[in-house]
Amino acid sequence: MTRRATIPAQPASERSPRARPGGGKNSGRNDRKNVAIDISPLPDRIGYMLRRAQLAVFKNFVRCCAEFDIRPGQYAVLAVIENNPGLKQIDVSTALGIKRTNLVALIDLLEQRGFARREPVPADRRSYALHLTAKGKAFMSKLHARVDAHERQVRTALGEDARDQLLPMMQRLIDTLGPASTDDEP
Amino acid sequence: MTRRATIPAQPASERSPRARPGGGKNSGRNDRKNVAIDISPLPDRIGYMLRRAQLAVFKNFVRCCAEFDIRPGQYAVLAVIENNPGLKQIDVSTALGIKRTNLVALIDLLEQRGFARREPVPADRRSYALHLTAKGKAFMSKLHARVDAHERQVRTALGEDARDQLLPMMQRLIDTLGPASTDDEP
DNA sequence: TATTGTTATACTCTATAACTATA
DNA sequence: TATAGTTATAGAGTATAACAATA
Repeated sequence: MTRRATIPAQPASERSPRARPGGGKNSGRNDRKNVAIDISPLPDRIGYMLRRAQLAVFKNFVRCCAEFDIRPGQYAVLAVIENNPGLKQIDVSTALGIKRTNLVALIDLLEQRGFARREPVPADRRSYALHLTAKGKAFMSKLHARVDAHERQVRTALGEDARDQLLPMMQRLIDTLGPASTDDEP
Repeated sequence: MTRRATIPAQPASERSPRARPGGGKNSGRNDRKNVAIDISPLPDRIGYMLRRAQLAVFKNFVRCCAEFDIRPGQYAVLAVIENNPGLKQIDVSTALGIKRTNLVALIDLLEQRGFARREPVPADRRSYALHLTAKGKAFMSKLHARVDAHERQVRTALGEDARDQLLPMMQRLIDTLGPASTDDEP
């Protein structure tokens, strides 16, 4: 089955018009414009569709939070610090699957913007205790509302019944295929 | 509800031991090691879980196709050329949501590896007709088998009933939230 | 004037190696 | 010896602006 009708993940503007059988030898002539491209196996690949969907959702996130100038990853780090005041960078690293080496600049940024701070830990002078500043807490309380709005848009797009099924499915993929490499094991 | 038991997307090694209520003031002391981190809202965010799952699936793809030294994006481009011999770069661009400007180096690479070639189009001397070489076709026939194996692993991880539901859900997200910006519209 | 491919550039995310200071 | 944070660096992926050749 060569897949044309079922229509793949490409701009709606490209898909709307009509599909055109690309069977044997439609090679050379694309003059009439708006040719339907056959991306056959891709719309049946979990990874491909997952990727396209994730990009669409992230784009929606950034658009919704534009006035806060925040990226999904930054929001995740802030949320983890908010829920676990005093935790170490390595904890954030393992919790979110971000390498500790890549977390440094991220925390730097949040510190520069005045949202988080690194506090010395007397018991272990190698590490820092991460906390939100008052400004950071205020920022998050406003941001959460926006992210919730974004989330509602996504869930609306998904449809009622699908919502409760998607998250467990994702969790199964993560658990089974091996979670993100936090650090260690090359 | 603060979410602890439901257990989020983090390395299984971190999750297995036991969850620890992080309610009021568990701030300073993380000495006992292996502390459960509360990433509260994140496992309920579609975008976050989508991202973690997509990374896991892509990682599995790369692992499965290690001997071919191929990335998901490269495979996608090769597949589109294979199914639409003679198409232009701009067609690949719109079909896969890759900016035409970023596609250049990608095609360059596939050409350097001898898998694809750019043929001049007499009718439109601005564009090239993309084709797989004989080597590229042979490569793809072997690669498809490997990607199919990867796909089976992913679908096994997902579980029987979930498989048929996931793809339509992804398609709905892509369609509704706006597809990937191919080019144009800033 | 618009389209196709291209270059240059930049920013984000991810990845590895190696260093430091502590433990 | 191992751990926490850091630096430097490199590679993908994505983004914009501007240009040449052609339509």
